[in-house]
Amino acid sequence: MSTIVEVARRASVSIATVSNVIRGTKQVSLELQERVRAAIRELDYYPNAIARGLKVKQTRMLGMVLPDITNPFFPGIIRGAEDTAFERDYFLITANTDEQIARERRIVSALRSYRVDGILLASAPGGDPAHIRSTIASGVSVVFLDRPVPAVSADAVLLDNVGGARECVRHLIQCGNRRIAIITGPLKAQNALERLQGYKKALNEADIAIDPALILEGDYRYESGNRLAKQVIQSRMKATALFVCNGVMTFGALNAFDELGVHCPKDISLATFDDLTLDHPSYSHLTAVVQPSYEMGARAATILMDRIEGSLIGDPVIVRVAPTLVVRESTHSPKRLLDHRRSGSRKPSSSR
Amino acid sequence: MSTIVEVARRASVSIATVSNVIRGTKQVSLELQERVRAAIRELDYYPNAIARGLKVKQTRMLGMVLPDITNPFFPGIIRGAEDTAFERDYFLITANTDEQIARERRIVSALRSYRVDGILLASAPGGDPAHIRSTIASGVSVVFLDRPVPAVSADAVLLDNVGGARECVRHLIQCGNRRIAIITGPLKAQNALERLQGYKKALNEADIAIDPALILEGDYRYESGNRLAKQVIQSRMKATALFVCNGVMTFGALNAFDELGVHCPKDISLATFDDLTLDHPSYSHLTAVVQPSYEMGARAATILMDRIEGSLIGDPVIVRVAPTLVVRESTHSPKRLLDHRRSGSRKPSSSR
DNA sequence: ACTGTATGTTGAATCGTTTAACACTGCGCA
DNA sequence: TGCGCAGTGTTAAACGATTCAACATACAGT
Repeated sequence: MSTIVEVARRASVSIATVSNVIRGTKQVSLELQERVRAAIRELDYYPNAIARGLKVKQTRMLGMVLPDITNPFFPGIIRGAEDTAFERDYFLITANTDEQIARERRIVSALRSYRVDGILLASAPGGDPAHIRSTIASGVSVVFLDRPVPAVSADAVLLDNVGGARECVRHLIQCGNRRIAIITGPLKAQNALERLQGYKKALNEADIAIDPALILEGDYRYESGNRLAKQVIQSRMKATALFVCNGVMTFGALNAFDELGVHCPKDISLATFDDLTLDHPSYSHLTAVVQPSYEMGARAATILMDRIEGSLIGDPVIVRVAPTLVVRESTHSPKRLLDHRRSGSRKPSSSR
Repeated sequence: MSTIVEVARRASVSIATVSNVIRGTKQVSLELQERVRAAIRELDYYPNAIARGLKVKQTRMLGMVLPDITNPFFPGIIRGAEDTAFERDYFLITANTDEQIARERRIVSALRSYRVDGILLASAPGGDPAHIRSTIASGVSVVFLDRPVPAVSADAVLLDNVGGARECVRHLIQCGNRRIAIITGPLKAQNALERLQGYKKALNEADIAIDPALILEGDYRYESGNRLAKQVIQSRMKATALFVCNGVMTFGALNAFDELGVHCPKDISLATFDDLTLDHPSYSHLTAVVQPSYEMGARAATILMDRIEGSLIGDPVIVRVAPTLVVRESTHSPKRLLDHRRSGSRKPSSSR
């Protein structure tokens, strides 16, 4: 692996000149430019970004810290961030926390050692955010992704959970449903709360009284979706529609229907807040609130890089990205169901 | 952001001593150790890994280059690699090529500038691999992931496509099928070829003649799966089973069945080489060859780090990881279907 | 008292860049 | 003739760590 010194020697110029032709920082005569380029080619020289980083105190590396890349919600986010970063010549170091605050701390420490220019962070909830505060205090920009961190002020790109849920429930109402059950996430989670809020808002706006019996608290996991969906059916609470607050629970609910011989949408309408099938919404027949994960990643990265480069200054920016409601067969009301076969073909929309 | 000099000053020791207590490279008296640690704490000091990297010529960063993290096959791989790397104190820089060789080249260049210690590479097929060769020649270890690169010799972790397809088709045969259609990938792709090979092998072993009419070449995309599945049904080639060589095409096939009113497995058995539903195999009722992506990533990372650290030397290692056949309802033969309802519940298996 | 050895600590060179400060060469012009 | 200036180049000092040779100290053995 050759160095700038060897290139300089081979081209018979000073290392400053080599640096200048590489970075275009100063005028260099065409002749020397040619000699330098030739030397670079012949030596297969790649400038040492590490040495450069040491000198100029920026690495053009961004940390991307999230719970679990295996959760289908995140790859889109990463892709959005990475593409945006790549365009501006930044790279991403990604790391998974598995929602463990201890691991998150270790990762953030490492990223600080690596002197990343900034960090995109979907933080594990509930822990002491001291590590985040000290990171910010040390001058490393941080943008929160998907999850705000209480009592820490920084830029953030979040989902409009209230709006998404509200729109979805409004759709259910428009389809003629008045008794709409909801399976929420764990209500100590911020976004679960917001989704429930959206549900209530939609009902209020339609002057439908809120029946607490229709509100079932799940935990975002399969089993709770399965169990609570059965409850919805068997307790005969006369719900004509069910709104499930994430994808995994929806799978549980679907299987519950299956086991009980309940058919959707014939017997009951179903809509889901979609965490899971995001990549292939088209393969599903479910009406869903889909999260614009690519866009979220892209926006967050843009904000972060703008902060780093100083083109964005001042108070923290909080962006709420709106999800889109994708209406599909699962919420066709029984009467409309008569011509249901005609819309049965489900081709994938082009996904970017 | 403080430096080792400031820490040394505050603890009234030399920078060498600070370095020694941080890295444990030399004995330091307990008293000085204490003073140094206190100073580190008070200054919120994080050793500069960039400066260190410059000096010791290793960064403990690994490049991870793959086509598209959004393809559900890859997150598992990344996770496997990252976890393994993290345990040994390495970090991953991930980047997507979108199968574009030009982008791959740009990424590899950047990684070389960053002086990553090694690269995990799922290379875009078909391009001139000169950039890979020169990378290896420069002393950066490369491990191929999922895809070998022709005419370049390096460690590789690949899937046993032949074995996977063979086992799956053998299963179909055991279920009583003798006319088994196959929708392959584009036969210029290595893995598509291998899967076809496995198909043929299984038929041969069962003394079933290979009928070219049953072999349909797709391109791994939705549309081809849809079109060719229709062909299988409509041309009345009397196939009793269909083996589709990746997940996306399988979705196409499923919708084709749907449109034509064909029921699986009552009318035809279906098995798939699973690229797509890997994350939630349990949500599907399809018999599938599932790829152990986590393991592939982990193995590849281990090999790479072993190479870097010199504990693995000698000729390239080629690991073929065996996929597992997961038998589900879609290949139950009609007679066995009679008691099908009993196995209808599909709960997710714990995914790691 | 002297030598030898073990233990602890430090000074200074080094890694590969960037960049400010300076040097040189011509040239136009008063 | 002498001056300023524009255009090109080079020198050398950082950047923040690691590491080795050298030094200091204490103590044991003779």
